[in-house]
Amino acid sequence: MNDPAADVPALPPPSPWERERPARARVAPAREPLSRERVVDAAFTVLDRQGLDGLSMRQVATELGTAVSALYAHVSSKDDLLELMYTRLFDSFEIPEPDPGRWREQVRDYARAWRHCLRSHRDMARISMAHVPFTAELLPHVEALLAVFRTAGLPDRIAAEAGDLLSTYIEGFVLEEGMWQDRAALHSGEGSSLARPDWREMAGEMQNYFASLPAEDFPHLRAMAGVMVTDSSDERFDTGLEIILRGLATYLPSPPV
Amino acid sequence: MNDPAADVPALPPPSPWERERPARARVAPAREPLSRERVVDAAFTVLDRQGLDGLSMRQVATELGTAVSALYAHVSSKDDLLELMYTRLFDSFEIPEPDPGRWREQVRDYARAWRHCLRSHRDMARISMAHVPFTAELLPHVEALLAVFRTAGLPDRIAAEAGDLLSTYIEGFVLEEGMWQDRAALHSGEGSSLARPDWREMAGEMQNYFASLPAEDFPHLRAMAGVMVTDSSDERFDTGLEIILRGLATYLPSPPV
DNA sequence: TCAGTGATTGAACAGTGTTCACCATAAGGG
DNA sequence: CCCTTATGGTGAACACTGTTCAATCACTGA
Repeated sequence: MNDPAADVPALPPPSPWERERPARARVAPAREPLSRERVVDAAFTVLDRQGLDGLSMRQVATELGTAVSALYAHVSSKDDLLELMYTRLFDSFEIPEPDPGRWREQVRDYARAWRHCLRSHRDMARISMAHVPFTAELLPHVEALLAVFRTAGLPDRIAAEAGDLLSTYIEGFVLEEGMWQDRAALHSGEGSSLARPDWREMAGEMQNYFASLPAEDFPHLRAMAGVMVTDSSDERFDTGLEIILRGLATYLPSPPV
Repeated sequence: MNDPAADVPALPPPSPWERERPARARVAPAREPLSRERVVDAAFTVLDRQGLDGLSMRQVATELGTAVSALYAHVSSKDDLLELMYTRLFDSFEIPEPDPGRWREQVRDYARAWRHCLRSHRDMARISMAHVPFTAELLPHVEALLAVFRTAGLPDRIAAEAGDLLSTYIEGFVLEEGMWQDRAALHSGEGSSLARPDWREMAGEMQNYFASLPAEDFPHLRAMAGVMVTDSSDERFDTGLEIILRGLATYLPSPPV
């Protein structure tokens, strides 16, 4: 079930005398033909299994049980494939309708949903980072965020920058998250990828590292060792988000809370 | 002058009878020996000339006029080389000493210097993004930023997040800047890389694009077309930075301005 | 003078994205 | 019923990539 090439007779030799090809000719039409969607789906499964560095056209092809060159009939290049994966991300979470009284909650929910999407597939933040979010499919999202910011009362110059600031923050945060995760996984058992990296162990090691720094050179890093470790990833994300929201709120005509 | 392999006799056939190698043996000791620094230097020049996608070990080797495998005596891998380039960035700008009364100016200056560094070499933001800023060489910078935030009076939880937020913002901003630049360069004459991408032309095209959007679906994007274009990159960077600084200031015990 | 040592070489290996001449299958027309 | 045509899959090839390794080079200390 895990082997996508199970139904294609690759191992037995060609046997050139037998004129009719028994398995291939009758089974092949049974499997549904390739399509852009199926290629993108396969790309996602190999991405989740092997990460972005292991995502090659050959891997996608063997995942589908086809030849590599068959992919290029549905996808013009690997960059094109990555872009398709990128835009598909945005199909899965909702666009808020502006509600001036709740703009902060709306932005918060939107940001959390975005982060959730980026974390739903391995290395997705890296793919996201490589693409500028201005394709036609994403314009509704940009528009919606702009709507929330402007109807909340933010000046145009601030609203224009707020979207970029938010997207930059979210993508950067998840990217860094993923890098720590990879580093932790590489640190503990490398072979056993099933044993998820133990955050507690990693945190303890970092705390020890900070505590081992020379006190006269790094007094603040030493003092912060506790804080940097106790906070979970979700809490850190929320505080960074809150800093941005508070900064935006200072531009509102009415005095912020 | 542009051909780095001009002094190495690659074209003439081996001529196996002539025992003494006239040119190579006498000239080779004249050129200074390879070193880690020289490899990194060469990597920077080919990075500036061909971008990160064109930065291969072979290119670096031909830039130095040596064999590819010679590089691996001074650099353990390409990732190692990229990390050396990354850490070298931080040698070139200064670390501020905390001055509680001027913390906002200090952070602003620091951020601008950082952006300047990231823009000093092509695609540097992409390299920077791929590395988590916690190597031993960068700890002084982290410490200095923490010092500024803490002596300014920020709570520890906020100070810990502020550095990450700032670095994420700066790197993300420069990354996006570079992508727009590349896209503009690719859009206008692809062959003439000397003709720097005309920002004015690009801006006009984007404005036209926004204006061409259906008014009922994208009212805010249409309304913002002017703002998004008139602001220069430096202005946009400063406003994003200001949003973050204002957000941080709301956590100060004394009321912000 | 000679051994030793470390930097440098060229060739090789496994893998990448991409292209292209071929061919097999399915549909449609005579 | 046969023949033609087109679509899309095939496998081999090309020009790359990062990395390794035995052999060789230049140069040192004895």
